[in-house]
Amino acid sequence: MSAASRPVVTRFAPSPTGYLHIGGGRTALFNWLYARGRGGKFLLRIEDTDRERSTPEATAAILRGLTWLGLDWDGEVVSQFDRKDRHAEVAHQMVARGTAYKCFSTQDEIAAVRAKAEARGSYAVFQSPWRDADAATYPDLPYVIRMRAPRGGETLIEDAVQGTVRIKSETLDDMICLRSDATATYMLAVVVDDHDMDVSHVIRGDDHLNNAARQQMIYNAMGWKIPVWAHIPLIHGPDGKKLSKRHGATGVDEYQAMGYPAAGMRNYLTRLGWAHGDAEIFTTAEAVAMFDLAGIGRAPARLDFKKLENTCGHHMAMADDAALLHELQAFLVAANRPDLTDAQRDLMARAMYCVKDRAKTFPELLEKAMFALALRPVQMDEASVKALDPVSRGILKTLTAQLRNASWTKADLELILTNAATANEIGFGKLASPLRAALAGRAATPSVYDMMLVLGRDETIARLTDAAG
RNA sequence: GGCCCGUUCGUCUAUCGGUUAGGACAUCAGGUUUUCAACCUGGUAAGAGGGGUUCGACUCCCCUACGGGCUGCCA
Repeated sequence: MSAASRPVVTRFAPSPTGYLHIGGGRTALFNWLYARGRGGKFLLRIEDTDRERSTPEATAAILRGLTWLGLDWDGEVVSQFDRKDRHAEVAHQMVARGTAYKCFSTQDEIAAVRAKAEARGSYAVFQSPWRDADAATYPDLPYVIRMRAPRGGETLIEDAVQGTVRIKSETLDDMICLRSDATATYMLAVVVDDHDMDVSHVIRGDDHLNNAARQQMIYNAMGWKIPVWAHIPLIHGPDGKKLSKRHGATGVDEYQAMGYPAAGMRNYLTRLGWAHGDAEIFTTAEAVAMFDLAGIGRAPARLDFKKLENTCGHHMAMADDAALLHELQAFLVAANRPDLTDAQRDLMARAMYCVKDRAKTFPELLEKAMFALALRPVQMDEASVKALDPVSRGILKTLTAQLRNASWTKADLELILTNAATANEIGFGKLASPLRAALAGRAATPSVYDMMLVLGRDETIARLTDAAG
């Protein structure tokens, strides 16, 4: 059975040293899409072997980020640190097999060799004097376990994204697998864990492409099946440089706080560096069905906020009203903003139909809904009052008077309000600007027709009256 | 320094030797519209540079330039 025909198991393996980076989020998304589209499993492993930098808070932040993105994982979250005994066991098995050896060189000795090489302008890899030493000569000192890397030939990486990559063996050093404190290095730990977790496809950033050659040495040393490699390009900032803090938001939590809907975020991230013909806007179910490794590009992609917004706008409009309201409230919590009152939530639910297709983010959704959420009496500052030119003011008064005095039914009003010609006759055409100023500051308002539907006749009249002053 | 990866409109990309090089975002110009938004129509806009291979290269090979990565008892 070839590696490719094994049951699909993917994993996301972040180190808990901060928050969930947007690039990590995309890597997780690709792994998730691939597994979910093939009835496979998507596992989560926290690479917390670096005790200095790993924190439980960071792990929690990562889980939160994944959850927000809607990426659910199978089984328990694996802690790499908890598996340290197993890592050490494998290291010693390799020594027993002769594919690894104990090295007693101290860090100072290694640094000295490197310094000397650098002085000569050379960067030769460190070659341990213990590689071929007789075990009888071993001193009673701390040691590390190093890989016995092949000294000739080349290692082939068959990568689903990058193609076949050939790496000459002499550029691979006898990397350390087990540190002198008996803990595993990253190289050993990933391989042991991926093997033990039956990971069939390793989809990760292409900063690991070279590492794959080193890791393959371990698979071979243990006689383990090599997974399908898929090294995806990293995400870059708008200027083409590696995405970093100076580009603005790098954590997925920041995107949530900015109010991008998760579905839009997922869609955008899926399309960033991956394509399936001309497919642009799709649901998560569609993405799961379409996603494949072959569609992943080989060049790093730049983050484009305009397209992100556009994509989010589509998803906002597509969303179910109730679900959107629910997500809006989650956003308010995430952004540390006050929650809606019961009355506002009710108003929001009713206004959703006409505001959701005008907004790209949750703050914008709120802004578009100001006509419904604003408290009465509508507050008008001096500037807004001045902004009301005499003509608009007159129209507003006439309009409210008509609404108040007429014995029209709701249906009559709707008919009038939706008829552009009629609306013009009674001055609706000129209302937008003053309404906007009065009801929602700088934000746009919906039509008076929408106000009628959402607020009802009496409330609409009341608000217009407020605005008329 | 060594090794590895990459390079199509401003951006994300399609193309898998033969296309007027297509789509989306952005942008520009019209249109529709009672405002914002949305929507409709149309336009501008691309194969980094140089060598090969081939009847024919964006597509295959080499070189250069540029960008990125690895080269740790970090992950």
